[in-house]
Amino acid sequence: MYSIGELAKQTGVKVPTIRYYEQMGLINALERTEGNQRRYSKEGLKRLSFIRHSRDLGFAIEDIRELLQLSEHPERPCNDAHQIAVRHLADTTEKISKLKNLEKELKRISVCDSRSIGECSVIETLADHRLCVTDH
Amino acid sequence: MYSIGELAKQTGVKVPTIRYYEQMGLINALERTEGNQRRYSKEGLKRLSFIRHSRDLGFAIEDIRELLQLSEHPERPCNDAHQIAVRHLADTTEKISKLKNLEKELKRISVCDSRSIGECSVIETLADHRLCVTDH
DNA sequence: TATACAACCTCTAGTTACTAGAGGTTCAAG
DNA sequence: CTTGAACCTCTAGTAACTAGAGGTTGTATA
Repeated sequence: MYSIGELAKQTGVKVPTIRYYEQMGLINALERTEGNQRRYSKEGLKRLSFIRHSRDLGFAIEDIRELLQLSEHPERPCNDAHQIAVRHLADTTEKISKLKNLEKELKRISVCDSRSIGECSVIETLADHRLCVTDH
Repeated sequence: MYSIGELAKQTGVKVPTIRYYEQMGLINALERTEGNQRRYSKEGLKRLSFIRHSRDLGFAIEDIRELLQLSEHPERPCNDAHQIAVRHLADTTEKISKLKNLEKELKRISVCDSRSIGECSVIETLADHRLCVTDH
């Protein structure tokens, strides 16, 4: 049996975050002590690790809820799990491409050798979209 | 004089968002009609374009607030503006690098030729961090 | 066994940048 | 003068937590 603090230490998930996950219906303590404190089993630890890892990979809570459900049915086809992962991958790839556009533009305007705001390329560019190279 | 709707059309910023920017102290209508509707000058249009463009480039509202203030003092040194841009560029670059790590891992686990959850690489990897190649 | 105190509990509110909706008013064209 | 699109304010919801208040419990040590 683990207290919430031990679970936190083992997984790297902060205590209030574990409580938050409970509120979101991702995890539940196996039982409570007489004094109402949460006690988790090894299963709980595994489940929280799963959640942690999924969050680290950027999956949304809603996705994780589904993935957890799926993981409880090893015999079912894995199309759904697969689909969630592929969709998330696509989102990630798109985010990267957008950020790269931004980065390019920011690099360009950040090189400013002027001394005053009046001729600063940062301010000038922000004031006039036509000075941009990429679209965003 | 422009109504809030015209401003929205010209800049591509939605009407409720303009009101939100006003609440955040980024922009103010030049005046109100007798019936309390906002009326903007050409200056207001320019200011909103500046805001829009800054947001498109991913600057935070707080940054934009500062940049707007700076842009009102053309004679001052542009160190501050420059610094804001460089910091944002660094943030963006870091975000990209993190997302690329995720992307790599997601690509790897998304290739799953299994038929059941029990041996699905997506679920397996999420359950066990040791199966990961990159750290995240 | 008494006590101290770290760890636990619940609940509310704040973060970011909007968006949605309710319920009501004004502007301008016909 | 009527009608309806556009406007107004205010509240609440979004995602995934984090912070803090105010109070209780578990456990190591004296």
